[in-house]
Amino acid sequence: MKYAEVIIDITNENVDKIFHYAIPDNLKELIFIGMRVFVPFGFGNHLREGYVIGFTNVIEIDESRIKNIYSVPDNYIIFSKNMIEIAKFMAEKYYCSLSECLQCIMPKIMKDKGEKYAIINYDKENINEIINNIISKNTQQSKVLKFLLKNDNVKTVDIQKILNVTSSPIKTLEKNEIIKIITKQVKRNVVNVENFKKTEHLNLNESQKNAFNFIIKKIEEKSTKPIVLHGVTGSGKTEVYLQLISEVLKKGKEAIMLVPEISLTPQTVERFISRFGEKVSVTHSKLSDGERFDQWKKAKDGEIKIMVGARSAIFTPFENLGIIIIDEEHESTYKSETTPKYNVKEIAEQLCILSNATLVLGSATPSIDTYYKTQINEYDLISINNRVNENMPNINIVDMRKEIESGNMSVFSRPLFEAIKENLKNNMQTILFLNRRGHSTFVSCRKCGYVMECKNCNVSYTYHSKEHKLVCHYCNSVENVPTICPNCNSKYIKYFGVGTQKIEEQIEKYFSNAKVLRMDMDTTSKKNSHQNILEDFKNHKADILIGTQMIAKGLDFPKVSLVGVIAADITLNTGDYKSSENTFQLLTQVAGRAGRANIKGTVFIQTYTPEHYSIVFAKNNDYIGFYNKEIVERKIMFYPPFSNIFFIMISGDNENNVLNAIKFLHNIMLYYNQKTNFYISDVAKAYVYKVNNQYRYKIIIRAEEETRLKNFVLYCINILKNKIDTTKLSIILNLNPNYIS
DNA sequence: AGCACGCCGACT
DNA sequence: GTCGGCGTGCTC
Repeated sequence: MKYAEVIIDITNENVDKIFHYAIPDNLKELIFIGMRVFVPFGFGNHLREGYVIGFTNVIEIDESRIKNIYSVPDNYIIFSKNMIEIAKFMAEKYYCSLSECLQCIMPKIMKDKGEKYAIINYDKENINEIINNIISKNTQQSKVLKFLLKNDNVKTVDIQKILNVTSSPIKTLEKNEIIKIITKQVKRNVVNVENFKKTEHLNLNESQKNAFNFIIKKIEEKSTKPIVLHGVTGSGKTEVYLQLISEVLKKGKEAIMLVPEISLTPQTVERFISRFGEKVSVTHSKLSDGERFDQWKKAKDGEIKIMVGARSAIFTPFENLGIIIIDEEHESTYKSETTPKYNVKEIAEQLCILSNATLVLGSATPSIDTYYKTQINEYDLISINNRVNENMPNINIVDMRKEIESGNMSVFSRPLFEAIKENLKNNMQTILFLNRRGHSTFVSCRKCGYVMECKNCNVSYTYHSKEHKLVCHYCNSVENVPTICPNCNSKYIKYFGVGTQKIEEQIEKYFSNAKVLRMDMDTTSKKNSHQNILEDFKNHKADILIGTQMIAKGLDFPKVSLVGVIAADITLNTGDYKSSENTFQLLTQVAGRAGRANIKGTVFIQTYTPEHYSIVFAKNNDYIGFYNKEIVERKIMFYPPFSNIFFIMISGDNENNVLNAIKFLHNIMLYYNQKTNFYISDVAKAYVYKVNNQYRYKIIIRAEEETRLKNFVLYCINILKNKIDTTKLSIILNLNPNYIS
């Protein structure tokens, strides 16, 4: 073959295509599909990085325009043929460039090009002279210089965004040596991997054995269907995974084990390392890029056989993959919310087809979409219905309306309060769950009703008592708590709504002898703090653990006999079509933290809507009942799995421009929809319609057929881009997003 | 992304 | 007219 097909490492839709390069004789033996190359590109023939995704003899352009590949930097292949296929699959399915997908697949350290910063090349006294004399007064360049005088340490891309200029004035300033452009490498941190002692297989009980045999049989039959392992909380799914992987290894194949990032606790990691020792590698967010690369290379060189990790571990370069297991498959973190906005379950399914591997999706509460596929025979299903300790927790619903009627205004209902007291007396541990951090959800004036709101975002400030500050949970801006109302000058400032800090305060007030730990985004920002809190709780250094989402899943504390859900309604009232599903999953998962060893677990769910089916089915531990009810709702409302949802959001700093653009797009869509009959929503404000001074509007489209829907949307957006200037707007497209509110 | 080209306003 | 800033379009 005469020419290499090269994807250039530039993220821009204009260069999102194959470029052909001739292969000089001295590189012929060194170059393979999937390798990196350096190639001359553009007028200046500057060397750019590129990726060889194929070879060909046929080109459509004149041969005189073809340039030679300059060099081959690595002596190994980065993208296997399967991974190139996966990249193409992603680019097509999630409508992004092939280079973005390839960069997503390869180890981060290889794509880290650093970030560019602009600094002024003169001392500050002279710079005003330059602005006044050398550069005429109101040019873009003077705008940039004046900005740089006030702000240093700003990325060039951010300067462009903030000042609304192109790269042109910055380039000219650099050319004339008035400013310097420097590149800063993103810093890396290093964490040590601990040593663990070796463990052997545990004996599987009947139900576990049954599930294990079912899956092994499917593997031996070379079944191509994904298998759903539906096992109640505490049913011992992890041990089944471990033994499945062990079987796959015996056949000389490799395994990928995906878990939610939050589950990558020492608890889980320990189980894998102690069972498989050197053969396993674990990636988590605390590893440095260099360490990740080492793990990647070990997998490539066959030194490890198992990769345990979050979403991105799917891209581990195994040559002979046998099984992919996705634990807690209902978790929203398996869908990426940054470009490429991929759903790792879809990629895993594709990768299994390409490599003849088996996909296992495990959960106590499978997502409605996944379970539906077992019902229409697209997936196989095997269930484990009993706990290892044969002991499901006893779940009670507490009607908070009745508590208020009888004069109890506290955040704790009387039954939960009594249970906490009793549990403390018995020296057992308690988990209190509230899906909201901070102290109070809003701060308001009692006289005029004014609510303290973030100046950059359309949300009320959350009061944080530890710091005694108002914090915006969207842009993280912080402000002092006013002592008088900014609107009417009254001094009756009150705090409303309950967060985890308030619960902590109340516990300290009523149970002063109890030792309390709080785990939420505010207490886990420091390195290892997450791990330390869980470790301390496990070692019974505290009696009560208060926390958000992050304490709901996968944790295994034998001495926890009581779980309290402070407000089940929070996830129920999000206005999203998945809110019932999310509530059911969360309640089931959090309840599953109680009574995992040989003690009876008790759960109290506090709610203002005790009759809601997601709460009632969670109480009865009835997944099938919930599924049967929810699937009917989805069908009636034409939501997934019966439709695909396309989420379109346009944002920008000028609200009028945003509105004009999205209304224009909406009209284009309505016009062309006369033929297609998709469900197109009205233009609406996003749930939080102003974030960081960016105004955000959305359109939601639903249709049965994904490809037709996608083509329709891309077609309409193309028309929009041809009709009006969208360069200052950001258009975000998301297929089947986690949230549509 | 980064270079050349060509448009357009400011000033000899 | 000419110079230079700045947006636009193309790159195997």
